[in-house]
Amino acid sequence: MQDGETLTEWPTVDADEERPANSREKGLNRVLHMLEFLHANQRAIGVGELAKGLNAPRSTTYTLVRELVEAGLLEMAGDGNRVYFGKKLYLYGMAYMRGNDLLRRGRQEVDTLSRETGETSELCMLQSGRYTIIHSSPGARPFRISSATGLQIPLPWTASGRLLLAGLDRDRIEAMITDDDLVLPDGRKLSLDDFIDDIARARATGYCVTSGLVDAYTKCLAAPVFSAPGKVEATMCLVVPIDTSEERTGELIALLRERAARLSIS
Amino acid sequence: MQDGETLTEWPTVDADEERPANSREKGLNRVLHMLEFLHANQRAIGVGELAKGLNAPRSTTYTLVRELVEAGLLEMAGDGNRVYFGKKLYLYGMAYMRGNDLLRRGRQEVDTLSRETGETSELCMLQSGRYTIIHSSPGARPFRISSATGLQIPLPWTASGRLLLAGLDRDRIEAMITDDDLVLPDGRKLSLDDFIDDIARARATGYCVTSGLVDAYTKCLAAPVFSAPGKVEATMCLVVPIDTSEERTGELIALLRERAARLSIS
DNA sequence: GACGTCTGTATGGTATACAAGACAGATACT
DNA sequence: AGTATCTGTCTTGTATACCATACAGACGTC
Repeated sequence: MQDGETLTEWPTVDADEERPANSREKGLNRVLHMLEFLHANQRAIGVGELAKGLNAPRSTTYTLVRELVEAGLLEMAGDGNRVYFGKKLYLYGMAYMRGNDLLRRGRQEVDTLSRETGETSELCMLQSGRYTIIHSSPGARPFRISSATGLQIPLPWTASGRLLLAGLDRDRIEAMITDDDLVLPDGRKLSLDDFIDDIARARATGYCVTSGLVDAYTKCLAAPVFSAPGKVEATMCLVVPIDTSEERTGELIALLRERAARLSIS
Repeated sequence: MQDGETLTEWPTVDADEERPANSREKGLNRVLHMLEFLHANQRAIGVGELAKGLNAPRSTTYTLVRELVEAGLLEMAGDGNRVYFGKKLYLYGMAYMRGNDLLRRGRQEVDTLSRETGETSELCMLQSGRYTIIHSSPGARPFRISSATGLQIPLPWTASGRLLLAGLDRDRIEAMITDDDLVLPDGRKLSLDDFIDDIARARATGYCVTSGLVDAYTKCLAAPVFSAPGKVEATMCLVVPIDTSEERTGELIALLRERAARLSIS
């Protein structure tokens, strides 16, 4: 989703997608796109705007929105014309959290870690092939890097991304990375080979540090959380100023690895 | 949902539901039922069992589940055959919370209140015509009343229920209450008139106390949170032992009302 | 007043998503 | 071995969900 997605032409999809012209679309798919759209925009959106944004017929959009509002998955927002996520989704989300040991404990560890260190700490996972911040706890620093939960970032931009792909073979990795993903925010382009080397190294050392990738002022320390031997289920990471001393960085990495290990095994 | 819901016969629906035999059902509706079913059961469920539980065709259920898993709304659970809520729902739920001042601040107030008083505290709202525990923070007592977030209870069983219906006229109230709702867990039956009187009284006094309704050992103190003058958007409540002294009860009510008032206005 | 752009609703035709059923494989019990 | 009950996949017909289109009302702006 991320980008505007015009739909008149399909740019680059998972591969085996077939789109017979702009034929009819299942209601369920429309709904899934609506949810993604709302998530991407992070605000209530009018029905008309929704239809336009998804390139969906207005009439269909109206009926689907009505059904979702009745079901409680969406709610009419303040001014009575826009919609956003509803209470039901909140309840389902809480149910997911309760049923998920790793997430529940991970959130606590992240909160604790950021309180203890004063740095921004995050719990990250792969979510449908993308790097996703599942929970983040801001540090005490004046410049807090605001990173909303659910934010998705190309895997090569992050230390966590390297760890999350450890254990996958080259083909799998290539399938998940597009060329765009390898272009950093400042315009530099990573080579795929370098990235894959990084992954192997991260896998071997059991942690990963990247400096100045997403922005020029921070470095990112990450450690893997295993759900089974060799299988990286999530990462914990710390975002610290790029000029953090070698010594303190080392201490933080040690702490991070210890906490991540605690979460492992499940 | 709540009960098993066999579906072969429709018991009591919103009224104007028309079910032309057991005709085809929209995929979206099937999905909505699936989510409700998972929420009611609070555990991962096999696809076959899901189909049976919803009285849905197996083939349809398989395809819908596959689509939802691909979309990330559901996830395959551990043993690889069962499904439960997925990360996407968690992310959407968090987005809902971020976008909802009342919920965000309400959660904090509830947590604070239960920490300060040692009693179980809850934030409650109407959710598609049902009383719903949106957030709860267990108290320090040995017998903690476990009440999962998302739990739905008939409105007449609770103090919050009386407040949530304040401001609605009699017709509206009657429409929301079924005869079953008036039967308490211990078998006693409330009269609708008494219940409506209670609502009026709660509205007038600005708080509500019920004793021994849901169970014989607790009483429930509730105070309204207003989103606009006269419009009750939510309630905060405390669940305390039924033999709590008059004096302490009074103090708690005062505290509760103060905190609920803080949340109001939005 | 005439025009444009929104909003929300109602309608009918048709592409297709749902349902039924058959299928093969796995597991279990007798 | 045989029977029973799971599982997941595939195919085929048809009821219907989607879509295009039209409509009425509420806003503006010129």
